[in-house]
Amino acid sequence: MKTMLSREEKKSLTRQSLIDAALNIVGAGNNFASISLREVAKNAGLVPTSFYRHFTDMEELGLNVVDDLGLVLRKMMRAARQDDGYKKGRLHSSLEVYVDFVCQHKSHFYFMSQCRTGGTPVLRQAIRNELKYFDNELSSDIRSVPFLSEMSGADRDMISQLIVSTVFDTTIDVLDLNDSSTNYQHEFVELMKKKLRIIWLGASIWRSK
Amino acid sequence: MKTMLSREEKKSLTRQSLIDAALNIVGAGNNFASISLREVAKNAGLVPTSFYRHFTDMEELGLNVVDDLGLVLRKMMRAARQDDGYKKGRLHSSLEVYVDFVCQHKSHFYFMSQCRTGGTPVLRQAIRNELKYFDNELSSDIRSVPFLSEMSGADRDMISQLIVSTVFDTTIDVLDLNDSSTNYQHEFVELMKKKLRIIWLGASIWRSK
DNA sequence: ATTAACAGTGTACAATTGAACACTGAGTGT
DNA sequence: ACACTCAGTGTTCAATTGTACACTGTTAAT
Repeated sequence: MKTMLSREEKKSLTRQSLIDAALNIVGAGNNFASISLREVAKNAGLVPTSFYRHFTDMEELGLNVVDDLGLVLRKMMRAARQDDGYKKGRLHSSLEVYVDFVCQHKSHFYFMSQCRTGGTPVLRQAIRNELKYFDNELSSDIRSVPFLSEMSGADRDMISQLIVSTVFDTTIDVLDLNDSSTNYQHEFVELMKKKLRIIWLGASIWRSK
Repeated sequence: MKTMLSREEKKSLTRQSLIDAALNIVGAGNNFASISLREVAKNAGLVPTSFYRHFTDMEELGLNVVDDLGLVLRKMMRAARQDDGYKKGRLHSSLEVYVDFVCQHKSHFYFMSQCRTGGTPVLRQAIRNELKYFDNELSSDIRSVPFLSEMSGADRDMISQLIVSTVFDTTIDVLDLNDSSTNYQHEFVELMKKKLRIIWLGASIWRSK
């Protein structure tokens, strides 16, 4: 029996296969800026010219990869919020969720790390927006923290930005750590926890002086 | 009169012109990973095959660009140390030195931002080492700070890493800020100062609890 | 049932890429 | 004065690139 698929369904299927192909190539250690339209098409089992049926150029495909990445990040956020089972501090358990996600979605995080600083301006901005989403979510999360209650919204945003950028800045290190010999990973997480604790301590006495 | 140059001098002159060419191309908005050997050679006023007299491939040139970058960074470090004229805190005046340097050496900092996350593994490691130098310098600088005196060396290193990575992480934002409409720059610096103050506050009560 | 839309194919082409090769001529050591 | 070294040239080649064009066959609308 043949699976009946509407034309649109089939199209968005190959569309996704192009996105996946690009991610695979990035995950294999290539820089998104240097991979070619043809390479992506070939990897997706398509003839080069078919690429244009879905994207005008690699940048447009890149923007769609960012959307794909967005889904992963939101899933991560949900996992982090759920994982407050043990009370060693939400920030710290979130850090472990983050490391897990990086390892399980290497291609996506390679892409994010690369494009945040090496993509075209449009692509950079798209990644920035994706991270801004995190800033905002965290900022609203920590509103309920007792000793931050009397803090201004701007200051809460500032602290959220600091935490988010501190964590995401280490993405490439986590990836490199995981690619080579493994067992430094625990040390790395412990070091990172200390850094977050520093920030948290600083936040707790901010302007209370 | 003709300037007499030894053969070696001339060679290292064109060698530098290749490095400069690469930096110019990066500074013009291209990704280092996607620029070609030929492009660099042409931009340096050389025939493609001459490239090989100086570097085996683009990665090796990249490593030499890192060395070039190292000089800029060390110059910056010196400027930051000297610029403690006004006593609003060394960290904060250093931040202004940093922003100035980024703006005055755009190509170098574009290169650094790109390659730290998007270069080949070897190149990434080279950049990491360059930043590690900063970690160590800062770590030894803050040893003399009164309220950090009884802190362990490992903890001082940790705090230095946190400060350095926090500052350098914003490089691409400083560049983008400066390329587009300008006058947000001051706000940016002020926001950044607050973040550093948070870290500094956290460090000051670290383990003193 | 006829027709139009359109995802994917195949061919083609000019431009660009990295690299091999033999060369030239000015600087260097003897 | 001599031969040698070697930075830079010129030519060449196969591979890869983006993109244009005409096509085919299946799906969807009429």
